[in-house]
Amino acid sequence: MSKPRNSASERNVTIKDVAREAGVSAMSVSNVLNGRGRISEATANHIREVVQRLDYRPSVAARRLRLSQQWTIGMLIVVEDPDFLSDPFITTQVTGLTNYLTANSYSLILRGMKPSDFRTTGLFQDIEADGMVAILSGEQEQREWFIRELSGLRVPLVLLQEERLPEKADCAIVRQDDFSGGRQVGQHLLSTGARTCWVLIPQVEWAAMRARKAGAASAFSDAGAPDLEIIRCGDESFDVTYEATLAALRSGSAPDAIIGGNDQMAIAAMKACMDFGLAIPDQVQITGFNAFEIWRYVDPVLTTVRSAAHAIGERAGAELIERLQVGHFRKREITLPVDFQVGKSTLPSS
Amino acid sequence: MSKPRNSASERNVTIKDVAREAGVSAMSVSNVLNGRGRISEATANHIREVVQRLDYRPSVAARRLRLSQQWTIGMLIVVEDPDFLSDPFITTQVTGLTNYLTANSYSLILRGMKPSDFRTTGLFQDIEADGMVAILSGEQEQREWFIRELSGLRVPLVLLQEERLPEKADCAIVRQDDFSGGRQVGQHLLSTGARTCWVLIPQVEWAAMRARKAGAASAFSDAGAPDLEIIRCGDESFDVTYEATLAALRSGSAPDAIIGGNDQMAIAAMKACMDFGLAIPDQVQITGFNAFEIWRYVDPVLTTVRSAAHAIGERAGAELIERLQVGHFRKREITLPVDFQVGKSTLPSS
DNA sequence: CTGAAAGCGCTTACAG
DNA sequence: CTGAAAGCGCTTACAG
Repeated sequence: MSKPRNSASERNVTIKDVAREAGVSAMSVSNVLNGRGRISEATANHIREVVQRLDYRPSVAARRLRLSQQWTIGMLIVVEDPDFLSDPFITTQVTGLTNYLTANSYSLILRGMKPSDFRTTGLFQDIEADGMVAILSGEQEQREWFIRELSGLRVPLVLLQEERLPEKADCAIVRQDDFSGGRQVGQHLLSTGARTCWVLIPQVEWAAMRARKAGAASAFSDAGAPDLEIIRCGDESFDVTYEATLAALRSGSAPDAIIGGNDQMAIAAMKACMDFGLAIPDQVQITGFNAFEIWRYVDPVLTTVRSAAHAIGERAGAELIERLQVGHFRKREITLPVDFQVGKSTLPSS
Repeated sequence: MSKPRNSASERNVTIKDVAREAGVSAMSVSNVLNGRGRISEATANHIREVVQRLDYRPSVAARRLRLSQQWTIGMLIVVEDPDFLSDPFITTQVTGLTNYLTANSYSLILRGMKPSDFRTTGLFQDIEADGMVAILSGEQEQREWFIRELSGLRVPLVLLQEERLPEKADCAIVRQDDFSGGRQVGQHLLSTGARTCWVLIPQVEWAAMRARKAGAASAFSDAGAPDLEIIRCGDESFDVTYEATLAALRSGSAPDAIIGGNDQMAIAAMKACMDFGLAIPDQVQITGFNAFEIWRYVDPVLTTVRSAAHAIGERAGAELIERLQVGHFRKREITLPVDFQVGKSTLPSS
């Protein structure tokens, strides 16, 4: 037999060592540790004492193999930026999920990839999680590839902020009501007297961005106001958005309002307007989306929509664990509410 | 025997199934999959074909148990905020680590805790990682408790941004040169003519904050300038820092410059100054620390220090994996350089 | 209340 | 070049 290439120099103490030392069988130790089976209080105490004395730590690997359960959820984040946790919307979802899982004795395995990594074969060969949660982005084709690969793992899958439920049966979506958020933004701007309005959207559309835009557009359309004008930004980074806004300002007349696809884009646009000599909110009103810390680092404080990111992560964890216990997803599409917040970057409602 | 309570309805296909189907033994399959042993090309191809056809996925749990290696690194983040990924300095370190691990076929298990969770027993009972990386915060006593608990896992440990190497032998530190960064900030401010200067530091000091302050102080002391005045902020949040700065401005005369413990604190201070009617940088100069995205959302753009957060995470992963291979840490303390960046929130050097 | 046996799915020597 | 055996460290029935 092989010598285990364990990192520790001494062999680890196993359940058998404890059993031998305590003068009982291994399963008595197991029973005591897991609170299963009937064990006399005296024996149990003795075993516990030996466990402490030997500083016995159960091997999760063995337990997992035996029970064919991993108590582990995998989280995949697919974004273009190699610094895949730079967006607070994403990190907040991750935190929500991790906190929920930890509280329920599950571990989280974290992994980041780029949309352009799609078609890289054998990316998810091994099964090491009982379920997966994924935040996808990129083109439809790429997202579908990732969903197919994830399905190949044959574990339940929860998609975050995804628009359409895929064919795959063992899958659920948790998202927030971006449409309603966008609609409230639109209604608010209309109430301040705004008529002409730009929407800043990154080139590669997220479903969320599309929903926000659609919500705002529906408000404008209902009010008989002019159509929203879409300003495409190469991506959602500060620099790119700033330049796109400036270019748009130079090539035409400034709108009454600019709706940023998220806070970051709104802030870039705000800076572009200011640098162009326009006063916020008197000449141009600006709104963001998400309401993370940065939204108030700017002056004037941004009118924005408080997102449900933490709740999305928590809920994904809850649904996944329930699915693992019950055998099927109770609900396959879950939409969480958002909360519109008025700041100083828009005029008061008249 | 027990029926495995596998989530999938059908039993998973194992290496034995592949072997049977291919008419070979299990170890031939294993050899082909792991590129070990001598196998005729014909047999190998046949086996690969069967693997594909049956869509065989190796069980990591079995592999881990057999090899007593997990190919997994645990990452523990101890911060007061339950949203433990809200600080970009932390997320960037996490991304750096994750990216490095993924590229080297390791998984990352992520977990967040509060410093006040210390003394909660049995927090790290199980061993599920080959090594640990930790970002600690809180009082010395609490940090020591966490280090002790982590040591109990008997796996190598890398501490990020920690000041002092603990007793524990199998442990290394990766940090950045905050002292030098602080010193450069101090020298720059002196070169602009600043004399009186505040430093904003949160109540619970991080080692990094202390080092930054010490660096700046050394520059001032070398130049024979007045001592830096410490402004204690309850924590490093925007609101608290804003209020602390405002209170300090109200109760005395404004300084020539304010050194923020990080960008966020600097921005809060900047806003407090502006709201107090002070012009930046003409009346008060302001500097931050870290140079993450937010640093340029503000107007004027912040003078700050570009931190090595991503490199810290990567390096932690590299040192840990090497430690796992070699059997000991090659270097127990690693300090990465930082990069001073002049913005518009300070005056030009004279 | 307690224990001997079997087996989760792999891989490492060791024989052929 | 290929295979039968042993064992990683647990836990679940099943007997006593």
